[in-house]
Amino acid sequence: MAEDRKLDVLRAIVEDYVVTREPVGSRGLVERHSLGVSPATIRNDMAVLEDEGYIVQPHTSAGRVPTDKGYRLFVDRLAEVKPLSAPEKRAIGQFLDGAVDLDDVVDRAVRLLAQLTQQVAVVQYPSLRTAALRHVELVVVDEHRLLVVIITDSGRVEQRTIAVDEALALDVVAELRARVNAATVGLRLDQITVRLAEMPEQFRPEDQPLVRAVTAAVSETLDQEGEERIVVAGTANLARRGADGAVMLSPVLEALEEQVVLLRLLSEMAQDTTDFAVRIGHETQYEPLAGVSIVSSGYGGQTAVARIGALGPTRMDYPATIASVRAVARYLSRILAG
Amino acid sequence: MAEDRKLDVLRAIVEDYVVTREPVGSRGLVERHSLGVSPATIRNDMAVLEDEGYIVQPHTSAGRVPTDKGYRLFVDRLAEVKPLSAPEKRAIGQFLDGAVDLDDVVDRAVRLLAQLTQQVAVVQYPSLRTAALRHVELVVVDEHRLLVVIITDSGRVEQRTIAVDEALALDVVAELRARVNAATVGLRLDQITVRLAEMPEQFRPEDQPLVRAVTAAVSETLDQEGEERIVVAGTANLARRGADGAVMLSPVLEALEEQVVLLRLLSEMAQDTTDFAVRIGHETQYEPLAGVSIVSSGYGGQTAVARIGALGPTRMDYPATIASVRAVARYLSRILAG
DNA sequence: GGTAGCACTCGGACACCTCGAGTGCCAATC
DNA sequence: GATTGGCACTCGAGGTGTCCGAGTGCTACC
Repeated sequence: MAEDRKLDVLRAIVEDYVVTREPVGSRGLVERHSLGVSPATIRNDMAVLEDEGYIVQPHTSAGRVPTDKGYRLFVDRLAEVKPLSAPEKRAIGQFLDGAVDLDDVVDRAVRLLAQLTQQVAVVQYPSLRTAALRHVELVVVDEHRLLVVIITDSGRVEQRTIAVDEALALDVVAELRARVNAATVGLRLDQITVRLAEMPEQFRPEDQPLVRAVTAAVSETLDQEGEERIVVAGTANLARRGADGAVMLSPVLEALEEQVVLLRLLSEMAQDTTDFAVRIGHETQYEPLAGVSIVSSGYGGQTAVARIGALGPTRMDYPATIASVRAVARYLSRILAG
Repeated sequence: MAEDRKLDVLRAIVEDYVVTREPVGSRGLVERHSLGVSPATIRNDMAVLEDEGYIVQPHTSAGRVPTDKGYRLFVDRLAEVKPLSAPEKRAIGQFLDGAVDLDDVVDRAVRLLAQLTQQVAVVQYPSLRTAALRHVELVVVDEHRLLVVIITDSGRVEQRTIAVDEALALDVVAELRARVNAATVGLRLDQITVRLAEMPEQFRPEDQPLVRAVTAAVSETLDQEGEERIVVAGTANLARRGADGAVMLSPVLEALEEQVVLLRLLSEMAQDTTDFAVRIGHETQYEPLAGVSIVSSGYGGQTAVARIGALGPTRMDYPATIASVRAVARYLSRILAG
């Protein structure tokens, strides 16, 4: 048995099934692909592939459908990434260049990816943990409220209002602002909490409650926002795929709102050393996502501070999706660096 | 013919249909409601209601189903708003009180409403137009980039990075910061653009490009962000409603991503003078939303700067939905005022 | 190892039937 | 005049039987 041909057959099955969404049989296969052998031979190969767990029959005497394992082999060894066309690349660049700030870039990127792949796009915000602090601003809102604004060198801005019992003294606030900035600017965010903890002692006892409130607010904000956030676009694409609705979409929609699940998944995928990662069906380790696959890629510099990805039915066009995800991630990195 | 009874019949039909999701017939109606007449009488009444366009038969010899017009009459004249239970009210208060800033309040409110109503919740961000400016902060990011942070008295913070050709001089930036704040703080945002336009002349010619860039950025940000934004939660609830899927949900999901449509709709609903507004099916004037209704209520002070609402199939439980929407809107107003 | 032929299986489509829910109408009754 | 009971009629849902085609697995053969 020609081992090579067996893989060719698997590739042909995946490619056909992705297009037709119907179980593919031996005759159709030889008609649409130049495999150079007869249907009967294909049938033997398919029997072997089924024994090995790469394909299954939905029912006796139907065609074959790839399993998660089959898709996995396909993306690992059989798929060739289709490069995007020049116009596509140009469109990506132009669309992302129009952005005005970090939020806008991320927002545009995720919409763009949803559009390109016709699937659900997800993007994880750049992590605060690895960013450095650029500036902390304290703004007196009224006598008893102080607004803390935290600006990182990745261009991200976080805010938090704190309430204090004592009336705010402008000179104390000014001193506090100066000291907080002196003590923390330029440090990585995860180093800052320690510095802030020592700060109250440097102030007069009567001002310490305020100082503690502010440093606590900064620390908490960093801790809390350090836990990443996700933005999703293109959920309508999930439902669009005709009435076939093979994928139960209510659980998937719930998973998309449950950011925790996706965050875990994306951070797991960050372990992969290659420049993109794929999780297929049950590989997500999360039952409601059994019917979907996720392709993601890191972006944001050498250390890849966050990920962007596309999510769709396991029967997706992997080569095209991978190409789009990688392309958008690269443009994103370039823009954030520039 | 007793006019009152006819309305009772309509109310009974709506109530039953909302629960069973099946066309309701004359016999079941008299069984489940104490109408005091026989099915034959009900049939006569139903024939009249059908002539008048309040109900229809999906096909001959099936029960009746309310039309949009029928639901409209129901909410206008027949529905009594069910007050929420005390524990429900308490839960709302507790959940919203935990919020740390404006974003967080809005985010929690919309999730809460989705949870309460088991429908899709939408919330419109408080408008910048009617807010007053609290503070503008300029932060030098590096030699050629300046970050502009705009803080309103509603607690909202907007940011924007601008790039300049000339290297930034710290003293010029400081002066600019002082002047911009002096000229604009306390004004309503829509009055600010005029003031900013006069500003460049007050600086030395060589600094004017920078000044212009900054004032332009502020103006643009206000203009752009003045166009409201919408946050959605609970999309999974759309799909959850069993496999009946009477509502085509792909178009609805698209409409939810097309914020423009919802923004228009919400601002139209703001015209209503009552403290909540309802749009039923085709009343939305937007074909893809033909199968859904929206209940919304203003929040954020006497002038009701924005709206929050719930969206679900036209066959929704209007009294319960209205109660939840109003309750959440009220708590939201209270918290934003406090 | 590859191929051809053949019997077998199964799901989908179609036609047909029955059953029950619900209506509309009419004559009888309050 | 409003209400009611009775009755014929309609229609969809669901079950059954049949047919057809697609696809397989097996075996004998090259």
